[in-house]
Amino acid sequence: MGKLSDHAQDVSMTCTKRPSRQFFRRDPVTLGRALLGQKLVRVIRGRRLAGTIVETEAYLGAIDKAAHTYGDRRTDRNKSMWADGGTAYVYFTYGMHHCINVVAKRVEDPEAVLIRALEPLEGLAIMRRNRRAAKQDTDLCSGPGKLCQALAINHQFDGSDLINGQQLFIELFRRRAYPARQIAVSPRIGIAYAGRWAHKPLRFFLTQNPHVSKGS
DNA sequence: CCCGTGATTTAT
DNA sequence: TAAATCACGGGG
Repeated sequence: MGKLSDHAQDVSMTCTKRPSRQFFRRDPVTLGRALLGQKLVRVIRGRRLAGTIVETEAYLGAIDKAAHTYGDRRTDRNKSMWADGGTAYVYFTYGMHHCINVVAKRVEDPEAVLIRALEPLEGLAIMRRNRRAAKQDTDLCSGPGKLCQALAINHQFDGSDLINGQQLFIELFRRRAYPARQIAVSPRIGIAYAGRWAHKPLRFFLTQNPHVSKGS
């Protein structure tokens, strides 16, 4: 009998169901907390690559200076942010990295949650092959660009549905959200340009989880 | 600390 | 059309 996962002290707490649309149609702060402990799953040639979400950030739409949707700027890159809750917004940045967001709220409400880190659970051998630079398993998915490289997530998934997707989707792994006392909160990473928005407590992560990014 | 790398955005 | 920027990661 192996050691029990940090995310599931008890198997009766776990499940493998697709979330409902309503799960995603919440504000990005609530969704950012609710996504912690849930699974992001990528299927490649019948093999599952998956990890539990351990770090997220909320982006608050047109008013949020750190968001790509600040000032309601709607462009070809960010248009999936206006889709329904549960849609993926995948973008390419710094000439080499992809990042994935989970759209929150409803159609025409451009709010989202950035997935910043996973604890790898399934398909680690393939993740290690996808992430040659990783020296240890805590380097596989401990950052938004790293996890997209590990799971081979790219622009083809921009605008895709994370509820009914076949190659990329979210599975409810925890039946209940983590209690607030197990979630640490901090300012978001990499948005120093955003004035007062740079200081807001919109980053959420599992306390003491070694797979969280080293950003802070 | 610095730099790669290229799409996107902003300035001229 | 040109320049600057970037929700990052890797290597000193």
